[in-house]
Amino acid sequence: MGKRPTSHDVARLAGVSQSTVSFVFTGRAGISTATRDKVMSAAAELNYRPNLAARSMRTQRTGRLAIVIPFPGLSLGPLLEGAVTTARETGYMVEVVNLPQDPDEHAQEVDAILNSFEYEGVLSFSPIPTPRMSSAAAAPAFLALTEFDEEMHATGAFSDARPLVEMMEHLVGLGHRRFLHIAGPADYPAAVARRDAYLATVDRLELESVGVVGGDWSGIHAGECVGELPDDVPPLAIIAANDVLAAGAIRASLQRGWSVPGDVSVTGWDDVPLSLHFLPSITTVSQDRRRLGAYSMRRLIAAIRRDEAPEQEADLQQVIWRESIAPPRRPGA
Amino acid sequence: MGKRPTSHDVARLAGVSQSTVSFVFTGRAGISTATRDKVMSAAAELNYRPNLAARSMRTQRTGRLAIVIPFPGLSLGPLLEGAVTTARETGYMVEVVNLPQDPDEHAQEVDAILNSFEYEGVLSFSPIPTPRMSSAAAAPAFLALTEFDEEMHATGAFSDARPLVEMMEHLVGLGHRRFLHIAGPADYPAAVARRDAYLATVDRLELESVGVVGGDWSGIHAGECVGELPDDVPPLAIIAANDVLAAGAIRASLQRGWSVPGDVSVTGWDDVPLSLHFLPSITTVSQDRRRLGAYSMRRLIAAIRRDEAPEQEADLQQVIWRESIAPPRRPGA
DNA sequence: CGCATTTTCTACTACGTATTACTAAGACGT
DNA sequence: ACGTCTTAGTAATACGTAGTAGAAAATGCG
Repeated sequence: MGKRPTSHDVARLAGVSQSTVSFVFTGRAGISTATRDKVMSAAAELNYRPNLAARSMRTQRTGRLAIVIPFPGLSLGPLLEGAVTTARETGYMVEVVNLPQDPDEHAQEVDAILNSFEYEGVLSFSPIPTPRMSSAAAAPAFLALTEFDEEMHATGAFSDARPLVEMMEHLVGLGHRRFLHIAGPADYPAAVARRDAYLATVDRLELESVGVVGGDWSGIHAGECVGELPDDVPPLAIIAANDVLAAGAIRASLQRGWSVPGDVSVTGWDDVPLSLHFLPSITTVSQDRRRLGAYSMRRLIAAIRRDEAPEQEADLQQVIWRESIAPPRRPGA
Repeated sequence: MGKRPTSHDVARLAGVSQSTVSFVFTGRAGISTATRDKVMSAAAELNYRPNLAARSMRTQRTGRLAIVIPFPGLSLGPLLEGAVTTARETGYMVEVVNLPQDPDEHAQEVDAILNSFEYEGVLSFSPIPTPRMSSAAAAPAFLALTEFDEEMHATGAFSDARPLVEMMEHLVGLGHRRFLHIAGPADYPAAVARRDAYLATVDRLELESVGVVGGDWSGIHAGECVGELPDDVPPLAIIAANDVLAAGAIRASLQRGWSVPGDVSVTGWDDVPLSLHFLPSITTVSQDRRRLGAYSMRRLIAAIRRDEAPEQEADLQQVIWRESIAPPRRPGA
């Protein structure tokens, strides 16, 4: 196991000084093409890569970001892909950190990460709210999808509930007047945003709300809520906070003998793979998570560099119209 | 923005030498309790953390691992959680790397990572096969779920298709003799393992195989395959390589007027959240991805340290019996 | 008490890089 | 030819840690 080559080794082989090698690798001007080529081929021959630890010590920068998982119930893959690819392109490495569920431990760990001096920025996909920025001495940039949510609320990104309004208006256009919302947990900003949008729309369009039920991400519970409705409820439009809740609601409706979408229309959120194959297939909201991840990362990096925030991404969300909605069946028709 | 404290600062405040601080933080024996306390409280006061870049330069170790994503179609969250938590507990940091889909670029990037000297080990959740271990000079440990698959085949881990055999035997016990397999892509070791197990079981129990169809992860395509079956096929048991394929098959069966599970029994794989709420709910295989991630990581770390491989995890997979299977309906009964 | 042994702490150095200050060598105008 | 300006390269240094070799202090023992 031979020793790892250093810039000195490369310099010796290329017949130049170590400084010159360093200049070549950092791309400083004032190096002749001939010298650059000599250095590069010597580096290639030795399989040289700059030692990032040494570089980091010298530059006083780590070039490293952290991403906090999990966002339970969220498909992590595309989000990570987008974020990691963007970071790499910008020259950052991304570390993944997993935090405890318990809020106290969670806050404590976040604090430790922010104060570890290891990261220039932290991107949190966790729904747990922003930590107190304690010893804010040299605190890294911090961006949580949670805040992100709040900020983006009105402008079209992550938890923007506009598609929900779009779906409700469409249902009203079909003739629906009576709605039910199956909400997600109150500590998820996205769930809250959807609930608020539901209530606001009921109010604005003077609809009848049968209720706001649920409060977790359990499809079983969603089904139970539907099971407890009076027999004479339909026609009804159920706005579920995600596809799992929608699926539970559809199943419970069918089991009660209500037809979907005949008696009951249902909408979900997330466009999980199975929602297309449900019978009826579920009308839902698709999010471009890859682009969302990339955008979040661009935003974080801009914050680190004190650049202005990148331009807003449009069309990150889109309603996917499927079989689970239809005009309400007139009673007795 | 004050400067980051160093071990020298701590030493000065504690009234000891820098070496002593270093000894305290690396846990070397031969430090009196009184001194240790002095150092620790000085460190706490200054909010000191060892500079990992400097440590890394000194120790010639990075303490850093890489995880290669994606494993498309796989729920990444729990897998990552398990792996990252385990690595952290063992003192490693985990970096996430996203690689191009194109096989050539992919191989090239993997090569770059293995030769970057940045990682002591690399864990790949990507289905793309092991790269050529090119300049194997000081190559880090490398563990791909792909190889993992092959090795574990007979012993119960990731792609072990034993649950598939269990489901088939159960269906035979219910009276089924006629089977269909909807396979996944041939470049997924797990998909291949399931197909092989299907064929072997058909052979061993002298069953009738209507065919092996599919070849991707598309539920639409799975449905089309079911749609092309002759009218007189049922009773039939469909073994799908995952839940999406199973869902497509169930939907297509229902649309043909075949009852599920009356005329057609269907099994899936993965236990995705919606499979429980399907009507009928889908009999499937649940994997403990969190434990699998943790186990993979333990294995990687053992390889790095040249320890013996950790003990085999049992019960990483479990059949979840649901409504989508039943005894075959006697024709005309 | 005096010597040997153990315990506890310190001085010093190397790790590999980026960068500052500097030098040598051409290029140029007069 | 002379000084000036530009270009291309070099020497030297500091970053913060872990660990080696050794000094000093404490302890044990006859």
